[in-house]
Amino acid sequence: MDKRDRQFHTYRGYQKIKQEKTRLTPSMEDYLEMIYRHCKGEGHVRIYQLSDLLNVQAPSVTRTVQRLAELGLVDYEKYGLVKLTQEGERIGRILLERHILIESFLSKIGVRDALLRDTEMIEHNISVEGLRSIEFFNSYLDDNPHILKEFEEYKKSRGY
Amino acid sequence: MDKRDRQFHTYRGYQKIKQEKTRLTPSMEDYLEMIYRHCKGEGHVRIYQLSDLLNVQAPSVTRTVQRLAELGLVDYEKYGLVKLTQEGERIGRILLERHILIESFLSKIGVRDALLRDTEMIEHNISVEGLRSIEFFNSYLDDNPHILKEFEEYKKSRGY
DNA sequence: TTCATATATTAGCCTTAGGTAATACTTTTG
DNA sequence: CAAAAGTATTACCTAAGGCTAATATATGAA
Repeated sequence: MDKRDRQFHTYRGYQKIKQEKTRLTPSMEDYLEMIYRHCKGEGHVRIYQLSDLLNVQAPSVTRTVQRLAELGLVDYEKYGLVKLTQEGERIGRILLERHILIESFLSKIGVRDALLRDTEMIEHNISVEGLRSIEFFNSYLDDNPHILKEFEEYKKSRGY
Repeated sequence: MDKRDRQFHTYRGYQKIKQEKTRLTPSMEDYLEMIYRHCKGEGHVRIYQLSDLLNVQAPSVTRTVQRLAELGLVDYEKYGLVKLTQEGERIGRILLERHILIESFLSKIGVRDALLRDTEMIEHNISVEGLRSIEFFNSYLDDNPHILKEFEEYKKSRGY
């Protein structure tokens, strides 16, 4: 393996590189995506709701929301309502779209029980290129439905 | 979203759940996979080599190797050579196979520049079900090469 | 309006996994 | 065989992101 062009990094290493560029950790992406989901309907969300939706304790939410506020992605004042800024809304929408895209792809190739979990796991880490490939492949599959039909047959024939 | 059956967890949350079951963190998986890769040829590997291959500093390697030794996955004594135990070899092989499987899949659907990075990112987190789906889809694509050929046409026709 | 309940914050702990600087072994070499 | 070079360890720092317990604020009902 040529070190120069096949630079390996640990999982953690890639995360750090990514953070330097985006300023959003995977965890923050989770929070922001969930805030976006909820705010689309209600316009705002409370700490305890996020705590519930994300399955974390309230203090973790408070801290992360405060950080998102520092980054200008949400408006939040102590004991108040969490609302998205324009920028937060923009990014939140992208995050949700990414989630849906990956989920849809995994679903197409047959992931069922672990769908949410696997989507969640992949979405924060995939590159723009990877996402684009999946997107393309997705629409290819949509435009050629016989492929997935035949895939189903194929699976059955192998005793899945 | 019904809370009971669509339990959302943050990215971090899933990692924690996973760790409880497997006792191997993503980082440890990286180390073990790399140790396996290297030991397949040489039979052993040194701390400084891992440090180099994984792009982390030596002290991080020492610590993680010591943990892997505690878990019975490698044989290691201070200042010595890192070698795989039988169990470590077994798991290392699985990890490398998983890596290759995902890499192969991403490559098929067109990921190029980010191939190593995206593979690395996905492999530690995907479920057994997700992996199985990808595996199936992979062999389906292998058995039906016209699909990917047409996919290439499709991409071209869309100005990729 | 006061008190109970609901909601949120603060303080502080834990673990992982990176990092550096200083130190300790090991091996090679003159 | 002693010193230099190579390799590894220890001690300690940092940050993220979980957690709990204690405290603070807000709100609704008697």
